[in-house]
Amino acid sequence: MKRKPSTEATAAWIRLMRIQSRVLDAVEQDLKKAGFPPLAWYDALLELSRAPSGEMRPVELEKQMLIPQYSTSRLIDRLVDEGLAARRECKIDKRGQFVEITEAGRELQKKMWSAYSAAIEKHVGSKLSDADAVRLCSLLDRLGCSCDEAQVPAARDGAPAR
Amino acid sequence: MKRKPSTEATAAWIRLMRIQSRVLDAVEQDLKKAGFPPLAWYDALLELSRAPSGEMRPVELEKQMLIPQYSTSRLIDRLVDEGLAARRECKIDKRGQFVEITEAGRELQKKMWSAYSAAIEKHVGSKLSDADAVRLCSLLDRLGCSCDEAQVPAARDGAPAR
DNA sequence: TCAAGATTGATGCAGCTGCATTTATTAGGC
DNA sequence: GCCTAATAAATGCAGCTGCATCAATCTTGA
Repeated sequence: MKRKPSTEATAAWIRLMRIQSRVLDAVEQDLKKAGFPPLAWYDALLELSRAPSGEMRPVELEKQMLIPQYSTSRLIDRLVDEGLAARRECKIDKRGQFVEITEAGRELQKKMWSAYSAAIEKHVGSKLSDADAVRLCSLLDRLGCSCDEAQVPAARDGAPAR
Repeated sequence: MKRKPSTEATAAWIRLMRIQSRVLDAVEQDLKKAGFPPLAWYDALLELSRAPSGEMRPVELEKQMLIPQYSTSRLIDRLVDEGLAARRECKIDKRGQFVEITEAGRELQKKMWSAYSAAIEKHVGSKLSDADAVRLCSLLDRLGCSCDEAQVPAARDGAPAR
């Protein structure tokens, strides 16, 4: 047997997979129970609401959210279907478009943040001191792909996931 | 604004979501490139191979892997389709059945462990000292649902994920 | 100017997940 | 024994993901 990773590293891997999925599930469940759409929607609305003009190119959104192109395309479809965003023509590049958040979108983002932040507090904040949270961050950061440096932005009034 | 979770807790939440998904992606990609099926298959094969008689009830598997019933049912379908496992009648309870790992299943599990362990080492082990891995474990463990105590088993010659 | 290549976004298809329901069987209470 | 509850497993449906590909447009370099 090869025995490449230490048992410590393997244990850390298992924990990382399990705990993340538990915590994510718990948070998503809380949101769902409160009648809200999935977290991905929140992330998109947050990005859009942060854009100075309230609109972005799908390509931008894709880079911010670190999700593939087709995924962005369909997420926008759903947001548009629900009246949370609107597609606008892009006059300078006819291949492209702009996506603009609507008033309803802004409102939903704010409402979701109440439930979302409560869930973060319940499932993470309340279980860890601030100092431990910082320690956890720095340990996790070391696992980040050294190659890919799309750095984690500081959380302002809303927090993106993934 | 409510400002319930501290910025530290929020940052930890974001890291946990992002880093886990990066690391999982990286490991899954390595396996896929080596021509192997998804990690869930490995987990199931590992559980089955650990069963003393090489067979388990689907319900058992479900509890071990912490995945829902229907998910187990379909995973077994796929394993059976590929000749990695076989369904056996359960004589003492005609509602149920046994699932038995085949020789091919055992071989695949072993081969996958080579690639899988190498991936863990590459994406986790090499980035963290053993001491830090232990620290990471204990911080993550604190986030585990206090309610649900299906404890993480010690990693033996193979490591389960999720 | 125009052809080759890159970029933007959409979409058909397959696989997986969750939810709800269905079927078959067993266990318990009376 | 018999009727109701609980349990084991499968499945139809909808939604989401990844992959590959497509169509439209833009950029470039000869």
